[in-house]
Amino acid sequence: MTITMRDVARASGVSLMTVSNVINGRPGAVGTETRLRVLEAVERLGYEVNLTARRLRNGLTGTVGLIVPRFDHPYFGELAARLATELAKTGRHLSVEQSGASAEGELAALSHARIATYDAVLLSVVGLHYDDVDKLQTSVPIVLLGEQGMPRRFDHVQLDNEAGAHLATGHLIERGARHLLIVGGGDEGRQSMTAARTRGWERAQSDAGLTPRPDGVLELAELEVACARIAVRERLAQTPEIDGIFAVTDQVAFGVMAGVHDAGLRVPEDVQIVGFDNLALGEHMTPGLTTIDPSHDWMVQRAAALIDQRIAGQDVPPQHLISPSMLVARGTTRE
Amino acid sequence: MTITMRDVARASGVSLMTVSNVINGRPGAVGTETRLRVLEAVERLGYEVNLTARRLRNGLTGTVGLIVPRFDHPYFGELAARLATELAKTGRHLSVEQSGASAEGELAALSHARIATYDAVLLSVVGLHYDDVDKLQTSVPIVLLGEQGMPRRFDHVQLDNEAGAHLATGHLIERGARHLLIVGGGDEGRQSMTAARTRGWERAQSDAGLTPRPDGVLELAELEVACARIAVRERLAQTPEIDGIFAVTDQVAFGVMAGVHDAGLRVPEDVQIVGFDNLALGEHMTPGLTTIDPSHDWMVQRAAALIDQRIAGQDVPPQHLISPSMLVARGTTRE
DNA sequence: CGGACTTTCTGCATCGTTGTAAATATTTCA
DNA sequence: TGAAATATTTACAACGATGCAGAAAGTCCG
Repeated sequence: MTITMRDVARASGVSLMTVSNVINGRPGAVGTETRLRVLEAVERLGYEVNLTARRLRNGLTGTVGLIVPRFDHPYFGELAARLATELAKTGRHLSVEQSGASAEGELAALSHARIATYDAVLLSVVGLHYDDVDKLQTSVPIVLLGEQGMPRRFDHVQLDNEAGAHLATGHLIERGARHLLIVGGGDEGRQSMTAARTRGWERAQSDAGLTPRPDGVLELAELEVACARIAVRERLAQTPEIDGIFAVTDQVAFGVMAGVHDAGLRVPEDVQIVGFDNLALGEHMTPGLTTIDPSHDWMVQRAAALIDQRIAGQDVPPQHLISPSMLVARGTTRE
Repeated sequence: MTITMRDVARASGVSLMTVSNVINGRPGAVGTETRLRVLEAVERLGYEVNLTARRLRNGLTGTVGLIVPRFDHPYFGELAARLATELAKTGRHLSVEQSGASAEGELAALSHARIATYDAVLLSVVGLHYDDVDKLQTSVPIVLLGEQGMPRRFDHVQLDNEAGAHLATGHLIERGARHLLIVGGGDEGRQSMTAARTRGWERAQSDAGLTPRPDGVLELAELEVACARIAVRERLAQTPEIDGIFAVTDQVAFGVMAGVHDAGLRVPEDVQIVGFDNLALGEHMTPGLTTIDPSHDWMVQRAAALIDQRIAGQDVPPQHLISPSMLVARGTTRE
């Protein structure tokens, strides 16, 4: 049915291995005339190499896997797009899978079997548990992305959560906010992104001589727009003096903006808001979302470089890289 | 290095085939005692099946590919998430790839070689050209998704663009809009989603006894938030009498909302807006985005069912399914 | 003219898994 | 008890591509 190398070999009257040599452009292994004859047959029969067979034989397919918690968060979409572009520069291809939200096996995508399908795997660890990741034992290189504490034996590219949160909160204070909320904060698991950002939020207030409100941490069941919206609406009804909100992610910030509006308050006149991630859409909200930009391009470039190194087989100790972050001031905070 | 079936066989003192029989749970092919012995060895050695080898051997991996134009559009993220959930019901796994926006070969993801990696492929055809898709010649089942005219020999699940646009535009008129714009419209390629939605927009006006403005079609270089925002801002400066805008997608509608705001006008008092797609975020914009809901779940279920049929080898003529759409009225249109 | 090279090409074994058919062990029943 | 039937287990050959060692064929030089 499908055309194999054998068909091409037969059609051009050479051996299997010669076809392989032509296809892979091995230098000086096949005469010019033969090469042309083979290429003609390839063209004529419409032969294309079987990546599955190739991988079984020599272990590489040129495909890198990216495993994200869920497909439908803009953050991961943007991450995937950037990574795909960066990896394309070295001729690699990106394939994205989802780890969570699947019916039965939450971690099916993390199984050794699935990972072994790729030349390397980028694992977005948001929401994954340390132990789940620690179990991973594979010969395929794995690079971790994201803001959780994770086993040190993996390469890991992340950002400075505490510093970013400090920056965000400091900005709110500088622009006059005095009654601060962190939405999506909490401290379960000192290692979590949430806890680190909460620490930054607290420290920024101490540094400015403010005492964080005891009820300042608004925990969310999920870091989701709808959750955040409802929680903020209800909270503002109880404590209307709130005038500055740090949302732990932009996605949450979108919900916060809606919630503030629901409560009949204005942004930024009554309540100022800062998010975290610099999602593309934030710029086009009304008003534009002030946020923390975690140097996405930097992170993506580092991650891709690590991938290249590991695939090339370089045996250096695990790298742990931390990206610089900076503030992008827009309309949800005052001038 | 890696543990193979052979290792398990040796460790439990049985043949290779017996291990295979145990792993695949072939009924009545292996004695209880032996089964337990093998399973023990599997557990102890941490054996996991090599999907690459399995695929080479019997052609199936349980993985379905979804090819989207780009990763960073929320529409595709939501689509992927829904599909993943639906496919999980039959034990299949979804892997997402990007067709466009890659450096060299725009269509690398569409190559036979890559497609042959999956049990079946869902191809989101937005932005793809008829001819590119028509070239596809493969034994892997392909199901098309999306709103373009495409070769009839493929299964295709789409929605009624013209009817949806008619519904959206009719709603604007019913709520009092008289000077209508379609943002992202156009008529290049009668087959395109854009052209179909533009027809619906025109027809709804004729049906209501209105004459579409000759300058009513605002074409965009890309169906992007930023493009739409700038175009709308400039257009409203020229023709401030515009009081109703149909945005061809929600993504465009987000840009329209920002553009209207930039122009110093209010939504919905001065300008009413309707989008198309019912993206999750639309509900949480301020005001909430009125939009057309294309019955995503219906589409996803049909697509998954088609996949199942085709993988099972059912040889029925290509199916062409059209999803019903309905209006979701929210804050960007008046009461 | 013959050995030492080079160039070009080939056969074989292999990656890890599974279908087939046949071999061996076990049970059943006359 | 022995033949027939059933239950387990096995060897072998694929799937398609490629690394390796080496075979032909051609080239060079003393």
